Amino acid sequence: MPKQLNTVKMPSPATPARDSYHHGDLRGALLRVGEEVLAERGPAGFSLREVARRAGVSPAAPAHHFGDARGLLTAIAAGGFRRLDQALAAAAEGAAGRKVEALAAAYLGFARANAALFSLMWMQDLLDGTDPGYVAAGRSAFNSFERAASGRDVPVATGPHVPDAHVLAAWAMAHGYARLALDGALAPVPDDMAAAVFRHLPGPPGDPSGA
Amino acid sequence: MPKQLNTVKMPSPATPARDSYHHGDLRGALLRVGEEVLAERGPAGFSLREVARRAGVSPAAPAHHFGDARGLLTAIAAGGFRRLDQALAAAAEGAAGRKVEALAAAYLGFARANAALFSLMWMQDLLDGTDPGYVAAGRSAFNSFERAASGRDVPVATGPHVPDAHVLAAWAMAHGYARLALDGALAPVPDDMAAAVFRHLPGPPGDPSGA
DNA sequence: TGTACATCAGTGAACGCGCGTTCACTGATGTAC
DNA sequence: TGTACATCAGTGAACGCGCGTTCACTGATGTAC
Repeated sequence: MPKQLNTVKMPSPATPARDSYHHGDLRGALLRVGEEVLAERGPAGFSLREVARRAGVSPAAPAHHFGDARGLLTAIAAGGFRRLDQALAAAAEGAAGRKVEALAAAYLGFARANAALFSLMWMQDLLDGTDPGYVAAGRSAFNSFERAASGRDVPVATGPHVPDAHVLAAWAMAHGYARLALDGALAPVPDDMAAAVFRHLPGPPGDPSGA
Repeated sequence: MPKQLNTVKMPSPATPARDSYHHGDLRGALLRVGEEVLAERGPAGFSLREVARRAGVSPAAPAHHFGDARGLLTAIAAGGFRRLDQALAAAAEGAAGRKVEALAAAYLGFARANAALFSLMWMQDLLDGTDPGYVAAGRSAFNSFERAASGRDVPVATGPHVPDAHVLAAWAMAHGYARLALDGALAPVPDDMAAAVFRHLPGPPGDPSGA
């Protein structure tokens, strides 16, 4: 059998056309597309090949920017912490009542709006937990929480730092409620119950708390 | 080249010798070994083939008992909830001070002692979340928590059931603290800090709580 | 202003991997008569 | 008590899959002179 005539090799339709050999902003594109893949497939279904595919690039290309899959995931997770940080800071600033309640609500809101990303942020086995950007972003987010929850001006920790028990208690409650909600364990609970639950958040010692 | 003489086919050394063609208690063995693999590799690294290998059985054997990987994981997760249930009930019974604090400590203790299992229990994407055994075990565990935390005799829910806000708040705090601890987010926090944090757990309305 | 060349950012084919599941099969068990 | 036979619990080879990563390579860029 003679070889078939070469069929024209069409770029996959999902592949965005590119005018030049170089991408231009592959790094940014990988972060964006990566988060998209993450949202669709979850941390477990995440695949570097799929990200490359959607970015219209060969499977080996991402290595130039992030080393390996872990590197990309770490960068995405760090971005998640930065956005959580912003959300917390904004909530604290705009809070009408008790700050800690506004904070928890914002925490839950972020988790709900970015479910897969929020999960990823805590999966240190998929990430490089020692990456400076990741570590700094996490510290900064917690610092925003701590400042607002304690009503004190706490410096961002650069080393080991043990927060007050009531701050940790508040963070734990917000975190736990968010995780239970994302994991579907709160199915029969109406959405607006969160506010009633968060009224039980502890305040600083001596502060009159709800409930 | 002539065929090599048959080399004697040794059973893999890890394969436990078996006297009969039938295993005897493969179902039980798969549950036990499955939990072992889970503990070593985590939910993401879990593999049915590895479980079969360690049980000394062909890769197709587990299907007779659990259908597929999801089936086995669901059964393991249900077992986890049953043990959590017992731990909570025991803690509530033996509690010296506030029951809710003992409950949270037991919750954290269970999570720490069974880290991978505890994670799996909430990963509904890996499980059959509608499996009756799984659902019942989860309900029962929550019921133990609710009874002790509320001080009331709550019937086990058979349908949708909305618990009191303070019970949900307590559960969320215990759950959140446990997850943060397992995820390594509480690295600089000493182990005995949990007790101080749990003093901020809410009690039933009107109840004098700590802090 | 022009040119040589180092460096960077991509390609695309290939690798080996372990996985879940399917398949036709066979050995063991236990039940009906 | 013996025997035929249905059912159950295993085997082990094979399948196809998508993955991460490696490799030698090439096109484009930008800098030194």
